[in-house]
Amino acid sequence: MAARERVTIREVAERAGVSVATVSRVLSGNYPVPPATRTRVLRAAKALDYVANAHARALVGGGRKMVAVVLRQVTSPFYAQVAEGIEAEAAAHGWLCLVGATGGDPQREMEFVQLMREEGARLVVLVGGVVEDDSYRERVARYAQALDASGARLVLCGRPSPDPDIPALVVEFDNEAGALAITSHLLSAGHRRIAFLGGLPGNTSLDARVRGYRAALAAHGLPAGAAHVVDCGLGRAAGHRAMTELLRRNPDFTAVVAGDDMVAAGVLRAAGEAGLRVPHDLSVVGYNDIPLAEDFNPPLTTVRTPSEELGRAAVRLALRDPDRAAGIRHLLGTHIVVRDSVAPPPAPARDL
Amino acid sequence: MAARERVTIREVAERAGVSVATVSRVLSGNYPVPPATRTRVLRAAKALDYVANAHARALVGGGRKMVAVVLRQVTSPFYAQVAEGIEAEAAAHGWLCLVGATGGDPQREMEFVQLMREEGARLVVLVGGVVEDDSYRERVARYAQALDASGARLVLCGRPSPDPDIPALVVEFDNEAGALAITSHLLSAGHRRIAFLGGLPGNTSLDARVRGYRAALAAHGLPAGAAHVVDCGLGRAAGHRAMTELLRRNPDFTAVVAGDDMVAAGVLRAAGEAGLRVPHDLSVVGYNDIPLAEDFNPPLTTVRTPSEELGRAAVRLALRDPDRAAGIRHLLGTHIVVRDSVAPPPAPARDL
DNA sequence: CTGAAAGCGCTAACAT
DNA sequence: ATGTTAGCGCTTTCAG
Repeated sequence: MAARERVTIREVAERAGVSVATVSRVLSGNYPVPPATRTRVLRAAKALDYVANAHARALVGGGRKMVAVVLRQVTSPFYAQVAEGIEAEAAAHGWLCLVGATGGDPQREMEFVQLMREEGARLVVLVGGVVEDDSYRERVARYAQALDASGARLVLCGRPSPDPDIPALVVEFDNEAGALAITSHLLSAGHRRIAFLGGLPGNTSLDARVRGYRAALAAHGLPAGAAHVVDCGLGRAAGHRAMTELLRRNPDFTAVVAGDDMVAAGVLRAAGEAGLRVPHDLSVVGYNDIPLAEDFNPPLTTVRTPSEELGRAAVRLALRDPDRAAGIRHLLGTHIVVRDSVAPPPAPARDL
Repeated sequence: MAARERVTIREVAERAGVSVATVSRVLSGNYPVPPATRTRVLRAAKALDYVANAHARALVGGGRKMVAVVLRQVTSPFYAQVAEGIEAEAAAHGWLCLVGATGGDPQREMEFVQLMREEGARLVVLVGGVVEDDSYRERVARYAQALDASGARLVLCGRPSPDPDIPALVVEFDNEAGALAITSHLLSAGHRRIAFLGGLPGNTSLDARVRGYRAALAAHGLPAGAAHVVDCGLGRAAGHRAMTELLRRNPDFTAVVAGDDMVAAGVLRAAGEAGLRVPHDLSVVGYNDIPLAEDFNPPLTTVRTPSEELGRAAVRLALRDPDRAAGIRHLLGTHIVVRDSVAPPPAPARDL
């Protein structure tokens, strides 16, 4: 039908035969009102199907409890889990949660943050690793400062702060340790020719994983030249393409560390297409332990990152003590989960 | 540090040496202002890092362009894809998108819809199938009527309207046709003893799939008794449990139709644990074609439901002609995608 | 115990 | 071309 006007507090007041002040008082419930009037007001409100105007409320009340989540895309299982954690924790505290997807475009990210400032979000959570260039550093510094100026908090979730002095809360995984552990797992199985697929130079999460990978190699006494990093970026398609390519020009690897589980999915597929059996002919490990990782063929050995907890921790810490949350850095541990995608290399390692 | 006050339009006006009206005019850009003043105002706004207060704007401007999405959980690949479609289409129209997860709890759903009314969402999209009981019917009728009363639209995305007269736009898949097609695919391969895992009596989407499954059986001349539906609900764990159980007490099925791909994942796993090779010993099909379905072991033959398009269509149709959108029903087609999880049954079907 | 009235920050007439 | 002003719907002193 035609957009009838919304019922206002005044109409409720009229119907109940009281003033708007009284209605406001019973609805807010923060002021003693005699049961008789109370009931009358409540009945009138229900009869009219009155809903308060959140904007008017926010205007006078100084903003409302809202956390804004900014991520690359909702369909990535990892991001979705983080978002779910944020949402759950926010809901548990009675906060509203606004989710925005940027598709990885800094421009859209900026617009969204701006929008959130307009909306009066009191918590803005930026999720996921990013390419940390000068533009990024400047952007985040500006967000943090702007948000801070209006009493809001910036939370960096799974990405580092470009500068420890910036008023932002950082909640991260120890990516370097995770990659080190999973690479060591491969080394312990006897592998020596191990490739890393899914680098993305400048991306903080991936750079850390590459560092962990190199560190593991070094710790096992391998020369720096033993490392082979393919910077194909993330995603199933990228992993598939890169693996196909790698197999064509450099087939003598016995194991690959994928930048994340989606890359691993692509790698597994490419290996299968090339007639390689995993783990018999080739070992593959992933990163993140997404819900379907155990349904891969074969079930994937990977690094479990408590993604939902990452989200929960982000808002829990930010809400716990808003004023002290600025500048602190919280690191979440990870551990590897062993399934069936790793076996000793086909030929015994020569240097054992 | 301490929550300084937000910069208001008045401060910008003062700094620029003009009135608030002038500032409002240049910022809204809907009124001619001489370049000189314009520049002065813009400069002042930038210097002060001014951001408009969306609440004040909404209050006077009569709400803002916002679509609210209500779904069970973000981590379900199917829901995530629908949400992504909604988000993308909304963004393309310059609308904001608020996502809320209910965890399947009608109570939370109701609260969220209420919240969205307060926030002034002009479009509320309810995503995903539901158990359609009396309580549901009444709830939806109330949502639709309440939303309609305040000039907002209700969109049912992937769930039916309990009553065609309700002012809601419905965008759905033809679940019956999809299930019929995939079951027929199994029948054509020679299967006769086919189980359906993942029924959820009352759930509209699943009920439709079960109907399609039965219809296919009937169309191939099988008696009604040939149907075997296990009402285990959705999810990987449910599928795994139900399949394990089925295998134990009734192992003579040669194929299973899973309620969705996640159930199929569980079925595949249970089959593997029981030493069955898919598709050699058992054929399995899924529903939805989630992104990782082709990475299952083996790659899953399933029904492709254009989930993202479902979301896009929902907001596109609702936005196209808001007043005519009420009461219309839009059906999206599906098609099966053949991969490697189906083969002829191990022993030749006796009745061929 | 309850009502009147003063804004919250902004836009849109209406003046000048 | 720009300023003045009256609200938008609500909460919250401040009176009565």
